[in-house]
Amino acid sequence: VRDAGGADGGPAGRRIGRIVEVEAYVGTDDRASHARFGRTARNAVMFGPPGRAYVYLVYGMYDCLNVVTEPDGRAAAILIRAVEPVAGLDAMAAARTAHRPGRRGSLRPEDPRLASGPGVLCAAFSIGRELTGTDLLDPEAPLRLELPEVPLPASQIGATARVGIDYALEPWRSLPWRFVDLASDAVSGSRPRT
DNA sequence: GCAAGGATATCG
DNA sequence: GATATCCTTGCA
Repeated sequence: VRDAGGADGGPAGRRIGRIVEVEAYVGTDDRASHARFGRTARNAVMFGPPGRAYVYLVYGMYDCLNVVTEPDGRAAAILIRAVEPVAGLDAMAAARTAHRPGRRGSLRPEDPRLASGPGVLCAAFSIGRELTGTDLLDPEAPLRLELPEVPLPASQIGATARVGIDYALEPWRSLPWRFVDLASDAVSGSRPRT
């Protein structure tokens, strides 16, 4: 859930999405995780208490949202890779259009892939690095997590290797730590075959 | 298939 | 201080 902030909060209106794709990054041993170098200025929040946001910049132009998971002192986070738009679709489309200055192309609010991908998801929800450290469980926070009324059945969840970590060593490179909602059209890239 | 783009970690 | 690399995307 993203409530538009103040002056720079982006488009007006509350934006809501259902998380349909995530990846786990656990511990300093995980050779694909930002925590593999130990605690640094960038990843410090990963070592703190759970439930906080960790937002970082990749490829010089896209922010990615993570949720810190393990208890204070252990470095871990869940990368949110895709959400299914639920509410505030117009604001999402507007935010995405505004986020890519040089480019053009139609972004229809009814596009199911409006927030499919870790980078475009942050663009659609106006999530930037300034939100790092936000307590996502605080009902007053501008960005927050809420539990679904009905949990996803385990049979509807697929697992694959994580994306974009070819640089990592085995076994981490192949660990099936990417989880997707097999029934959702909003999953980024290709869905695992079932 | 590949360029755009800037911060980050590492090395000199 | 310099440089290789990066948890991506959208267009050629």
